[in-house]
Amino acid sequence: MATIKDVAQLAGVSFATVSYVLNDSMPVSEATRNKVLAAVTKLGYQPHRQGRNLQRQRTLTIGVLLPQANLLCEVDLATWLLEATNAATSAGYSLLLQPAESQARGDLADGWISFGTPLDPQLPQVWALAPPFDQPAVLCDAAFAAQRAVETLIHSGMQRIGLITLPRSIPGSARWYLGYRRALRQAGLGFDPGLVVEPAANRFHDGVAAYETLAASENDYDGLIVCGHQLATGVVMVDHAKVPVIVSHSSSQRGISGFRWPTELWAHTLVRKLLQQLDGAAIAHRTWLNPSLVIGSLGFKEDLDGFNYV
Amino acid sequence: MATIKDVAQLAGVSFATVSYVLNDSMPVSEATRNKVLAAVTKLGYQPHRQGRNLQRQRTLTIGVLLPQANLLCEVDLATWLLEATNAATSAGYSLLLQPAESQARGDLADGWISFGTPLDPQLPQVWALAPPFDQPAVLCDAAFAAQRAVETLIHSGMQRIGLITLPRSIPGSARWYLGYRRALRQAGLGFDPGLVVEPAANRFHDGVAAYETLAASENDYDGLIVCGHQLATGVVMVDHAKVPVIVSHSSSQRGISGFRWPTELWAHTLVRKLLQQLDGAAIAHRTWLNPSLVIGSLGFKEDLDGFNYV
DNA sequence: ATACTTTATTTAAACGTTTAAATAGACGAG
DNA sequence: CTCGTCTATTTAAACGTTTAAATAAAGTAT
Repeated sequence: MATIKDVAQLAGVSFATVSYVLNDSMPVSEATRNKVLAAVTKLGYQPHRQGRNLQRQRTLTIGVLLPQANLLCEVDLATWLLEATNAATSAGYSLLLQPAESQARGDLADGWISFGTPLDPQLPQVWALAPPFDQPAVLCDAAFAAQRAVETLIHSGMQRIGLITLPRSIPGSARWYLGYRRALRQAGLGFDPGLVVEPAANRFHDGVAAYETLAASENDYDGLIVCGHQLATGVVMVDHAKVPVIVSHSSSQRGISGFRWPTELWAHTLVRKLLQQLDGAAIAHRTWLNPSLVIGSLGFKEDLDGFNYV
Repeated sequence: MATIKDVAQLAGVSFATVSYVLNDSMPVSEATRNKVLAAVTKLGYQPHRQGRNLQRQRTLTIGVLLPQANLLCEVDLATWLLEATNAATSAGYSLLLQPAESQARGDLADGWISFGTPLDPQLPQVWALAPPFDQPAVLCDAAFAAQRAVETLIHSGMQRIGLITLPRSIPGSARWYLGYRRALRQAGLGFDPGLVVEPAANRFHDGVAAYETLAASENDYDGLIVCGHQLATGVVMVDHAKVPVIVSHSSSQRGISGFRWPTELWAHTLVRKLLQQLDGAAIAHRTWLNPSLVIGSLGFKEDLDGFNYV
């Protein structure tokens, strides 16, 4: 691999000059700049990160704290990581994966990001190395989605709204419940615990079972919210859209209303915010990204205007 | 952050001695060794990776080539990455994510891994930086699963076996088809294209549609193989187990036979193999990991012995 | 006791880069 | 023609390690 000295030798200048050209940290004459750049391209030179870091204190690396339990229940972690990698790469950075519980040196990376929605009280304990709260937090909250879903149903004339939640074993699941209750409270509607069902797990047939539990109870409902890909698939299968249904993911079933989660934007925003912070910019501590509700064609009255059909 | 010089000063020795103690690369007297170790623990010293690397040519980092299209169709990429991270961390390494298409310096990491099953002819083009073929490949092949599924059904007396494949847009999907045909050929059974259905996508209702296409055709079948989580869920829902069914993932539905994919073992094995190779060991170029077939309670005759019930 | 071997420790160079300080060169002003 | 100023370039130190070579200390054989 070509070093900066090779470039300097080929260009016939000292290697400090090469450094100045590449970082333009000092004025360099047009002639030598061209000589250097020619040598750089000829040798295919790329600076050696470890060497650079020794002096500059920049690893050009962003650390990702990876908890053993996946804290992302609404979006796909793999997609999130891929997009974060893309965002970092286009800024010249790389992503470094580290278990959240490990005791790695903090200066292994220039900054650390993490994901999930660190709003549930029991979540912080997951982070051992560095609490994500010190970092720029970009949040995408299911409570917002739940609230929006309830408000939409109310706006459409519903009064008794059922909720099939995520099982509480899933981190962050409580956000749905919180948003649901908050929306009811703000709308002045009472809370009926009989309208809320918590399935055993987030699987297809748990959704079916939860739905049947709700249907079999004496509690009448005129609208329904279902959390979780698998659960929603099961519910939608047996429900036949007798009442308006809003599910957590818009792709779950054609025609059903659901949310689109901004996975890519989330990852990109978080990486960008961190890089801005590293450059010394004072940034907002918390940025909220909202999932958008995609109104489907099934289960809603025709006159449902004022919403974002997609 | 404490450096090796701080440790040396506190222990009252030269910093070379500290290095010798920590790497035990030279004999050191018991007395000084203790002094040094005491200083190390007192200061909480951890060696600075970038500094070490400059000399040693070891970044203690394993690069992961991340293609834009997820090549893993059978296992969850997020789990795979988490387990690879765990394996690397326990060996003192970190994982560095890099887009497969990027032109990063090869010496950014000590070695590179990638995943997927690079056996489909159209796959290699995805890898720009370094073809995974130079690295220790740990493969977990869907063709094996398909073959095993067909063999199991044949062994159980079936003759005309249906296949609902993954849509060809999914990388690696062809492996199922290949295994299916190979098994038929080896068993001396003819291939009937009417028994194979390719859905439009890997979604719940595509599974239902594919099943109905197969059922509506004049082609009789006495066993069925279904690929893909979502597809299988849909198929199993409408099928009611009239014939023995084997799906790609054992967790899809209770009682249905399916495969358990060794995600964790896969990631750990790949990382371990790479580390062994870095240590100079000559290792097998390709290691095969096989998914295990979990025979369910539905759809098989009672006398199905000789198989691994789980 | 002297010379030689062995063992423990230190000195110093090296890795690839950045950057402060020194130097050389060109230009104007006196 | 000399001095000072400005600009372009080089020299050298520094970053945190490893490791080859040098040195010191101790032990063994003569």
